[in-house]
Amino acid sequence: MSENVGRWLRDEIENAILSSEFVPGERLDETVLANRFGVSRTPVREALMQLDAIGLIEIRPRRGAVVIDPGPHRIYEMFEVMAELEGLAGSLAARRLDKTSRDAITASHSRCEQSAGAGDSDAYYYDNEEFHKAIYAASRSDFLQEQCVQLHRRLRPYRRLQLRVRNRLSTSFLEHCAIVDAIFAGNGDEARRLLRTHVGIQGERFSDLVASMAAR
Amino acid sequence: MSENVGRWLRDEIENAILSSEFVPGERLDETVLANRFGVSRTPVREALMQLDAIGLIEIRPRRGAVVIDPGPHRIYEMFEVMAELEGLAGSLAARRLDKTSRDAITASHSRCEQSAGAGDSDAYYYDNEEFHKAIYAASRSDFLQEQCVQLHRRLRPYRRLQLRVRNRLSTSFLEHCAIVDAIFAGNGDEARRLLRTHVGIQGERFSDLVASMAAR
DNA sequence: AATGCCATTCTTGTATACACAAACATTGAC
DNA sequence: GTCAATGTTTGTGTATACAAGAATGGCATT
Repeated sequence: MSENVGRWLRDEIENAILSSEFVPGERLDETVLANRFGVSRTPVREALMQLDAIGLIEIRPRRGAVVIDPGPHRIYEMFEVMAELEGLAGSLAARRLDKTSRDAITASHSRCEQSAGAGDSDAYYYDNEEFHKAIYAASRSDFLQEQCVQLHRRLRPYRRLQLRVRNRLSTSFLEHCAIVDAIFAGNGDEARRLLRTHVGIQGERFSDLVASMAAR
Repeated sequence: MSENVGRWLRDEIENAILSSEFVPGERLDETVLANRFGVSRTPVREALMQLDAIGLIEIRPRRGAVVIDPGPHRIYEMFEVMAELEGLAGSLAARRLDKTSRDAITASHSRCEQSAGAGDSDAYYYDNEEFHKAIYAASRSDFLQEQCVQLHRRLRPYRRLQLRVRNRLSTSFLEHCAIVDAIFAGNGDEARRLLRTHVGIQGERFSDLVASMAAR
């Protein structure tokens, strides 16, 4: 538990939303949450305000707080921005690569290879996250890294859905290989291009996403 | 005044920070702010929590809230990300341009021409903002637009400093012309490239920034 | 004279209480 | 029978009070 009840609650509720325990559109009642976490209403309100400021929930006066439902179109837009930011991270990483970052990328990349080879989509989901985070870190831009991590978190539930799609595991890993090659070769433009298409959701992948969202 | 005191205060304090009334490093005392705005401490805390969640201030447990001092390096990183996002907005705008957006861009562009011609850097500062917002809107991506506006707001004070630099007004306007041409020609890649260099701060412009920050 | 410890004060953090607004239901009138 | 108005209940919004922790200053001791 964090040093501060409000902040702890914020993280707790944020995780509950990102892990789909609280689904989009769901009403978040202050007293219910207060009872559930064994605190008074005040820190709950503080946490909700912060989540509202971040954009995860919406507090409408006298209507209560509800989890924001982004909808397929907005999800697409978010992936579009994510692709752009990851592309930038990749191109910076290619230029600024040092040994530490290189080792981190190599390590997470080979973990991806293992879980992809085993067809373990849950393990790959986790290793993939580490791989991308290693690239953010390699960009050597703290701000960019923070932005990427934040967006990555918000897109997490949908990314998980995507991995369920047939053959996506091996395709994803092959793309990783090319990305690693480009970064290690110092080819920033190529790394950017590859990451943009790797992260973005074009054509059929968008309909896969919509379909899996609807199936939920 | 907004429908909600906490939210109103958040905007109020945010503006005070972005207009450099509260400078980086400054301590924000809850009771002082409460007295100043004629409200109790509770809504002030709510506002501060939200600003903390956004990343404008930092609340350290039992140490109070201070305005975050980004420092030159982080400012540079923020401009770097901004350049990337604006590039994306420009490339999408070039692809998706419709009459409404085209008119909005043309209108704000000619206002820039007037204020640049008159050498009125304060007017240009405002018109320039509208010009860039018109491009965000033309991207037809709500999420991208929101991200751009938010970052634009946070970088506002530094952008203002930059415009003071000699000849920057006319240079900036010439760049705008090329950007408009590329977007209207439907040349997304060119619009992206031009916006990236227009917004980013390379070489001497970075030292200009650092110098003007130090002079403050 | 310097350093360490204790106490006091200030500030944040949490909870409770009170007030206001909105929505829904019930009753009365047309 | 239907519509409107009023009252009650529920839930949000704000403020105040109380508690806990951290920092600073002073005093005492070495």
